[in-house]
Amino acid sequence: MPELPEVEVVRRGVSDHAVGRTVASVEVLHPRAVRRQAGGAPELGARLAGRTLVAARRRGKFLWVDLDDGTALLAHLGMSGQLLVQPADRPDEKHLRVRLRFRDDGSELRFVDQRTFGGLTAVDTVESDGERVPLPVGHIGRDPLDPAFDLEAAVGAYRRRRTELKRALLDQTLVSGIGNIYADESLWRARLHSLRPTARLTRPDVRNVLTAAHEVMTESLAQGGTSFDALYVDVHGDSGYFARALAVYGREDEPCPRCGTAIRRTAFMNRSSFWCPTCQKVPRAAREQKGSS
DNA sequence: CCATTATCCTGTTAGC
DNA sequence: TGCTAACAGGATAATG
Repeated sequence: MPELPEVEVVRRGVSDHAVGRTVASVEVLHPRAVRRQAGGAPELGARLAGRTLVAARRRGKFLWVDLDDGTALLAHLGMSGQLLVQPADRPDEKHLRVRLRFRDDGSELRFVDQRTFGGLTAVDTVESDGERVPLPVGHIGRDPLDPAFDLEAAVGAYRRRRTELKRALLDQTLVSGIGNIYADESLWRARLHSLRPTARLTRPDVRNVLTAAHEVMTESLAQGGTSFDALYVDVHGDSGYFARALAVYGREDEPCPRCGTAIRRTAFMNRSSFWCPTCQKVPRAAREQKGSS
């Protein structure tokens, strides 16, 4: 699925091939792909027609294009979304949801999404942390790759929370861009267990896990750039580059790259956590809970 | 207000 | 072989 590095690759593709062009028309092939748009597909089309794309931007996994009237076209790829720049005569993809045609009559911008967890919305912008961003992005924290990311502020926010560390890592309002895969990889690198209470972590602990998140995303981005064409993001390319880079995610029963102990998999919030039982000690409270239930 | 859970979706895979 | 069930998971509305 698209993680932050893929979204960044897509952003660059949109920047290179769609920015500067003016929208002629919008065709919605699946209503669910128009996300939380008052007025639905007709409103999306009305807001985009005649607008020129000014800049492609990103915060966490949210991707948007600034428009020439101060509004924005917001996109989220969800689980399976793709934004493709395609020749107009290329046959429609099986899961094509939205098509943008441009006045220059060249290539089209296509939103393709198998599971329709993602979508597009035309929205107003709002001031957030000294920057104008789409309204739905206003409450989202900066991601670790953002030049304006404030590590010490994030450390403080984590320690003020009353929750478990992995829940905090997945909370996009604190720090954005970290999904299930990066959370597990970051926890393993920092040698911290997902169930550690955030309020009892030391500042260095939180610094370490967030620094690890920055590292693993930077490394993935470097590899993502080699595996994905800016024009065509192939879903089958996902396993290709992630499989080698990941230490614990999806590696149940395989040896920990650091100590050789078999990686474990446990249920977590309707999904999975992968971790090393030697490197990442289970906190006492969680251990007792497990024993008593 | 804050933290947690249910919900959306469909192609692939595992199991019987 | 064919069917069913589990699984993948980000964001948010709803609930506690």
